Amino acid sequence: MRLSDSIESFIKTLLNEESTEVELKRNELAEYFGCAPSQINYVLATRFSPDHGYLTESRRGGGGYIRIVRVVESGAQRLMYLVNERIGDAIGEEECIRLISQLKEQRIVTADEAALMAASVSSRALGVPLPDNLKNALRARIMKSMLMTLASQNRT
Amino acid sequence: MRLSDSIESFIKTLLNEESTEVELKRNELAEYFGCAPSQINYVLATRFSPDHGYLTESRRGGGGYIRIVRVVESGAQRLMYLVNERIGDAIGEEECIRLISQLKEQRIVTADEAALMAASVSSRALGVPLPDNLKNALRARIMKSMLMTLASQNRT
DNA sequence: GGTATTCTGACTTTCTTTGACCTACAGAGT
DNA sequence: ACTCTGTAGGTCAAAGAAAGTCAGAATACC
Repeated sequence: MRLSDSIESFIKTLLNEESTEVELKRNELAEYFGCAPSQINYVLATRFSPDHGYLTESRRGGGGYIRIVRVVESGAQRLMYLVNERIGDAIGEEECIRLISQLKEQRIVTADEAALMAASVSSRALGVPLPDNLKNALRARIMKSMLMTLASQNRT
Repeated sequence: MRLSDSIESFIKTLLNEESTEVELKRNELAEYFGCAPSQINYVLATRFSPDHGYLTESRRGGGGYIRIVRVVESGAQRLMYLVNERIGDAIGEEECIRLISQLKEQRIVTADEAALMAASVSSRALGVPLPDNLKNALRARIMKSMLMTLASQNRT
């Protein structure tokens, strides 16, 4: 198990119990996990980004803290945000996969649906001889088409 | 006995015992067999490809892994038939839609999933400037990729 | 001997972890 | 008010960890 994963699930436990918001001390947390404090920032950046549905704020100096807030947003809102702002004219496979697994984590799509979506934008699926930029443009269109379809079904 | 064959049967043993899924470390496996790590990729490519009925995913970096999933034939015969016989190298949008709605009628996929699939092969999704024959080739690949994924989740 | 398959090694890409240095805030002392 | 100092979080680059790619060497199979 990766350190980052442990820290991630630790924080998520806190968020489940104490509801949508936690406040913590970077140094204490780092000490607890026996790692460099900047490791915490890495976890925040890679697992608690806005894409993942979280906002963070912090304060330095004496009595400093880090606050993590889980954003509550309707599924449809999230989907339309992805369509209109997040995904542009082109997107790579890895990023697609990340967005899809975030949707799964946020329970906007089921695991099965996520797998389907991932399958349709995989390099395996798009493995025809085409330049990368065209593949990425195609991916963007396929993603948006699927996301809009999801949004039109009533998802909370 | 060739090395690749040994590695292949080793992995298949794991898949038999631990059911349909194994996770392994490329470097460890290579060490165990005393070969170059890239040999593992060769085995995966030649013996555990989608054509052979397997799906693989992996992650790089610290704590990386390779996961191999055996697609179970039982609940998935219909799907594998579509993958192997029915859909060729190319398929049009209308025919895709027809297949998808059949799957829905047969309750192999839910309505939501069907909509998702249809969205991914729609002309809206594939609306980049490409010759029709290429679009149809793409459709075939996307469909197969999704169908295999469905087959890998054991559905009744 | 020629072709197809297998195997390796050098190089690349991705993800994680750490450490050195930077910046912001609070409170004490002047 | 103003500065000084300690506390605490931020940044970034570099090192480390692990998998991917691909060309070419080695081997196996007619």
